[in-house]
Amino acid sequence: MANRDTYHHGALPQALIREGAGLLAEKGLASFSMREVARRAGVAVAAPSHHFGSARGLLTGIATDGFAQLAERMATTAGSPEDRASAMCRAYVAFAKECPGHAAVMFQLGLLNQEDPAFIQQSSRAFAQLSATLAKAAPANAAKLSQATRTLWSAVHGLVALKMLTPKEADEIISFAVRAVVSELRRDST
Amino acid sequence: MANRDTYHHGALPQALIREGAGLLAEKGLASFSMREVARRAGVAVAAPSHHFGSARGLLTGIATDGFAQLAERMATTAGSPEDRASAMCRAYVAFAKECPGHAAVMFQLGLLNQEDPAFIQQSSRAFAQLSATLAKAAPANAAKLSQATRTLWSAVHGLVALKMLTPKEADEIISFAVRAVVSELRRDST
DNA sequence: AATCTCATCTGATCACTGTATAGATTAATA
DNA sequence: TATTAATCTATACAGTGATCAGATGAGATT
Repeated sequence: MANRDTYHHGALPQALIREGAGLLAEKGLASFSMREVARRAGVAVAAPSHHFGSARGLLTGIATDGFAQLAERMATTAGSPEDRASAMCRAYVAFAKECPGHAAVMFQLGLLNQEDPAFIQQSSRAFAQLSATLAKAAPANAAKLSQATRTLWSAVHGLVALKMLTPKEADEIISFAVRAVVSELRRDST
Repeated sequence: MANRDTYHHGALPQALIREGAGLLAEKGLASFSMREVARRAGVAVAAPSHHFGSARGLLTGIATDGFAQLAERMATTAGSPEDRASAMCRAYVAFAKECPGHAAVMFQLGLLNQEDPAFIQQSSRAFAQLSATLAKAAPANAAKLSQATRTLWSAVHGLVALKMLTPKEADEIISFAVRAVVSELRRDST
């Protein structure tokens, strides 16, 4: 994005998110730097600060963008509720694999502005989708449903974060997790 | 630890791990710095490098120390296998709460030397303990057992990492997760 | 069409960081 | 006691995040 002939970039925030995610995917979180992102976007070192305030702000922007994409991918509508829950979890795993830059920061809550309204909104969407689907798979009271959703969501996140999914087994272990949670939810609610 | 009258510190590696974990607990991962750790330990800025090689090395040291402590806490022997599995998960949660500095880096695989032999050894211990306990709770073949362990381990990790545990509900949701996994494991193996 | 306004971007500066190197100090060993 | 090895210090360097005054130009107002 360094090929720019105008003084104003035109779409710098988006470009910074894109280049930032690329840098994260390439070099990892430890080597992330605002200056390198600015370099890749072809702007001055101070430019990113004007849009995102700080490094923390840019990371939050990348995470927010990631959650928006994740929610899109998780909007599955085909099959039974349980099948859809499985599909959502698989979509989560696929997203983490295909967008490692975004995934590298989306759940690093300690590095983000957790109070950022846009971040809160986007990060809630995917979780809410899964919760709604589980509710259809196994009717239960709000408390139990909340427990089940958190357990499954956490399990999927953990599987990805801890690299505990061999590609070969990925579908199988996700099915196991979904079955375990849905079955327990049904048993609890009867 | 700045009150030192000898040229040699005597136990600098341990002190660096302790001060490093303290810094992480206080200021968080984003504000972690080798120099600040050296300052708190009362040594020159370059001293930590001689023991841990780099910042990554020190973080790996802190993580390794954390896993050693975690394995100790998870060595529960009382009750039925399922109860013990629950106790192990609760121990995990308690550790994360009481030692936030250690917990902040233990699962940040991207920031650690994952090949470090000591790290591999210590980080395997707790997981192996849980696996062995699950095996007693619900006999199953190796593949299914592995899936179940990974699911539960991931779920507990996720619950902690994503701050999805309200203190009030912590025990309840952990019981839910353990029951779900153990029940599914039993069903699978029959 | 000319002017104004203000968001956007630059360039320079500051304190701070991780790491490398050479040398000082002390512990261990023979 | 003399020698070796381990430990720690002091200094230096390049790279970092953040701040600030000022340059630029796109769009609204007149």
